[in-house]
Amino acid sequence: MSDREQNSSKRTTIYDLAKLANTSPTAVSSILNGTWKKRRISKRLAEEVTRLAEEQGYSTNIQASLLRRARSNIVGMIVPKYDNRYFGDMAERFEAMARERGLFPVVTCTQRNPDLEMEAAKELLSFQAETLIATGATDPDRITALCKAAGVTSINLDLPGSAAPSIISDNYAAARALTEMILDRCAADLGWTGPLHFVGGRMSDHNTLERLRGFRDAQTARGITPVEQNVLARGYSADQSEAALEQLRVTGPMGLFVNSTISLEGVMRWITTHRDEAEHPIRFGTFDWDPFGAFLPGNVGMARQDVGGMLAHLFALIENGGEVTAPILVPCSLESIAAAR
Amino acid sequence: MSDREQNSSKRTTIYDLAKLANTSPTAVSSILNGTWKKRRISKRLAEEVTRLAEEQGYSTNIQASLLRRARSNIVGMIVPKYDNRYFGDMAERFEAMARERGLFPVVTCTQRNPDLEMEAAKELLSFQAETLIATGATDPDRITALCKAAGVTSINLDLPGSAAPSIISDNYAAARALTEMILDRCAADLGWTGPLHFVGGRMSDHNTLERLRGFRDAQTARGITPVEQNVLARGYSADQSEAALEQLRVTGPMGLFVNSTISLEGVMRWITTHRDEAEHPIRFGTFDWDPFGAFLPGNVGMARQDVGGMLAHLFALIENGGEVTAPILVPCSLESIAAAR
DNA sequence: CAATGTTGCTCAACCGATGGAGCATGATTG
DNA sequence: CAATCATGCTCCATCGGTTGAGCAACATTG
Repeated sequence: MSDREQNSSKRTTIYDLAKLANTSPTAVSSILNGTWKKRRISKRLAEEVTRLAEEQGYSTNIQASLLRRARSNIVGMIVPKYDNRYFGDMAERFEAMARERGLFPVVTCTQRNPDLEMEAAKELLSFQAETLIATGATDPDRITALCKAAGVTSINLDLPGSAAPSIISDNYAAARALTEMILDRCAADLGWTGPLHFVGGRMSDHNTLERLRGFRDAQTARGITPVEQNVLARGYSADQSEAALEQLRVTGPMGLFVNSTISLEGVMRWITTHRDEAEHPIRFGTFDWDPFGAFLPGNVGMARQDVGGMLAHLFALIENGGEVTAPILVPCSLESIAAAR
Repeated sequence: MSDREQNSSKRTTIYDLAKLANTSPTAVSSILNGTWKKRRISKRLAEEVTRLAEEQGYSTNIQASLLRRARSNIVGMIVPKYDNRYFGDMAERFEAMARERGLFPVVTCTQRNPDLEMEAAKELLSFQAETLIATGATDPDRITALCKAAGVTSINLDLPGSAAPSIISDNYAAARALTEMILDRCAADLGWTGPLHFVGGRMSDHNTLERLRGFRDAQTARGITPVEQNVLARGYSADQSEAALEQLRVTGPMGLFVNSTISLEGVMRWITTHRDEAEHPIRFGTFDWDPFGAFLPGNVGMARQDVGGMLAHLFALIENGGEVTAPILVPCSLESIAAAR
């Protein structure tokens, strides 16, 4: 008795179905993958096989199928984290949009860990991904090199690289607008004119640098001289932002540019434990959006990155290809938060 | 000239490497997959081939590899959403823990859409997943049936099913404790004793029912008679919670059990637009945790589900197998939020 | 120095699905 | 009624790795 005949733990294959339907594996295959009309298989047989497949709980062995097929339609994406709305939306909507287009999304999370980033990229290449999206990658160019060697297209998202097309937020413009908003509200609510503080992010990170540029230019444009010591960019984690703020001794009013919702967690912890609003009032704005941001006392606005817009550009690139040029800049929207009553 | 010789877009295979190293594909394969010592391949050749593979940017074709191998080591997981910390952490830590164990995580997001749920499950079966984790699934038993037919183990997470082992939070106990906390704070802060309101979730959902049971019992135990009209469980979305609250005409103090951070978004919108804290003060507690929850005025506590604990149980089940018994209940932690100053 | 063991490989079958080529059978046409 | 066509299939090679079996060449042992 062959292995195939015992209906044990082994998964059903087209050979099993062929035997059951008294036909050939080829017929079964073409029926189940939709090419049966082209192959002039009768409707009768097609229905019979479909019924049997259902009944037996058959599912195609993608491994076998992809091995044989020319195209995999797999688009891989690496994402640093799922702990904020920005990357969460990115992953979720990427999956949805890929499916809509008949592509096969495979997303994996790399924990902001450069080694894991590379490993995950290799993994996705092993899966025969045809395109690899590196989202917020620490070293996008290394990933691009990997992909190039395998003949795979890669695209950078959120953080730019020099070796593949990049789609990023217009960090400068949004940071400048957000800074203006913070200044306005400091003036209106507190009668205070800066200079502001900046917290969160990394100086090695393109986005942080661009946001800082906007942060500085907005102040300079109003005749305020930005203070270098006011920039606390020692990482994205909440703990580091909190620690950096704790070392400050700011008395009097304060205006703060918070560079990410992750840093905002640290900011909020610091505010609630170390500041007395009546004595040392604070106003801040956040680069990035969170649904609870609007309800945090002191938050005057959020720069919301346009995930949908970025993904639209992304899929245009996937479908039509694209040159390695300057990064595509996607504008952010600025959400203003009314003063608390 | 064969296709294999032209170094064009085609990916490098073990056959290419074998030709370059003047050896056999078998040797190359065993060197690259680590079985070369067992196969008594010389260190010299192993190093040479490894070097070549690196140089050529070789990556294993997982499809081919898995097709032949007996085991895939793939563990699939479906997750409804990435728009809250609970599921985000779940996905992220699942990936990390799976990797630690030499397994291959593939996570996909189903948008709380029952059809997509089934499709995604089929997809993961096609990928030869050996285990499928259905997280927060609408119809876990249908997924289990699918898996059974394919001879694949399935495990329910977050929401229980009757056909596969389930790991869920101890919703009853946590809801009861949270309700007590809300009652305590209503009494302490407002000098008011209930009965409380409940918002968010679905009456068809096991977790909501268990939480409601805890909600009711906690009140009854204090001699408060729960009011059925106070239960507003018409879905998990923020909009629906907001709309349900808008239809209320509650004057005077109010105590609210918020069933999920998603519903909390709606609650916060309603509070900020429709309530005047001085006139109609409100205290609420949230089932589920969000980093910004602690800073929302009126929030007295959060029941935080123990993602790490649930996943520990999950991997124990994956590794040792498990019977279909009553769901494993994982206790939640209760985070108390001090009164605003 | 024949028997046995060790080292370092190669060969060929196989995993499951796919697609081009091909082959009966019956219907249609000149 | 032979030639042609349409219908409804089947056969077989193939994708790229993996694995058990096997085979030279050399070393060791009784």
